[in-house]
Amino acid sequence: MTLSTANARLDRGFYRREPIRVARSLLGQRLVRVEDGARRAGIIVETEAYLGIPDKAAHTYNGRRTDRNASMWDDGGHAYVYFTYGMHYCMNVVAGRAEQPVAVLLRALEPVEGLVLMWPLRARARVERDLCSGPAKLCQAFGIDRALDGNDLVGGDALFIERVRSRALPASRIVASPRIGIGYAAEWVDRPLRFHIRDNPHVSVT
DNA sequence: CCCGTGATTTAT
DNA sequence: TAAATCACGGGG
Repeated sequence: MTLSTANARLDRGFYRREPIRVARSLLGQRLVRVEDGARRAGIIVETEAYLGIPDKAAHTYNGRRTDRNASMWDDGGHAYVYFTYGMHYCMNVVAGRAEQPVAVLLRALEPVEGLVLMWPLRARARVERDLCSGPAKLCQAFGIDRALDGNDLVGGDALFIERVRSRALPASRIVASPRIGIGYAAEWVDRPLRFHIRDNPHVSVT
């Protein structure tokens, strides 16, 4: 028997679009990590779009291409995981097509499965809200590091995104605002490229 | 407010 | 080769 599309993953076509559309459409979908046969999952509640070569806040600004950001040049639907501040990982979903280095940073999740596996990885967390309310927090909680950089979210088994809703949330439920932590990006600082679900308590900053 | 921490990037 | 930077988190 077929349970229709209940646990269907987002397909390649979902990711091969403009990063702003991908960023908005990811809100409400479910990020899943499978490790040793166990699932951890969270609903995506906050994202940021990075527009690539012209975007002064993007790691690929001006066509920069290095070992670190190589996966951002991959086809849509891959993971770009980078290391920063000497201790933190952050995860992006690559958008667009190969050689088009645009991506969406996952900034916050509402954890919904496998929380028992997250608590020990988030030693300072006291309430559920502390588990995944930031880009490096969610990587800690989900055990995401450079080993998952370049992972194919469409065909891979360790990290992928399940379709919860077939349409993007209505605009009235999405708040757009400037991106966080990119004060160096000149005229790009104020562009409203951060998106979050209105009134969701798991968002990183309000 | 400040700091940890180290890879990456930029300046000399 | 050296210095500055950093899509952050935690503590005061």
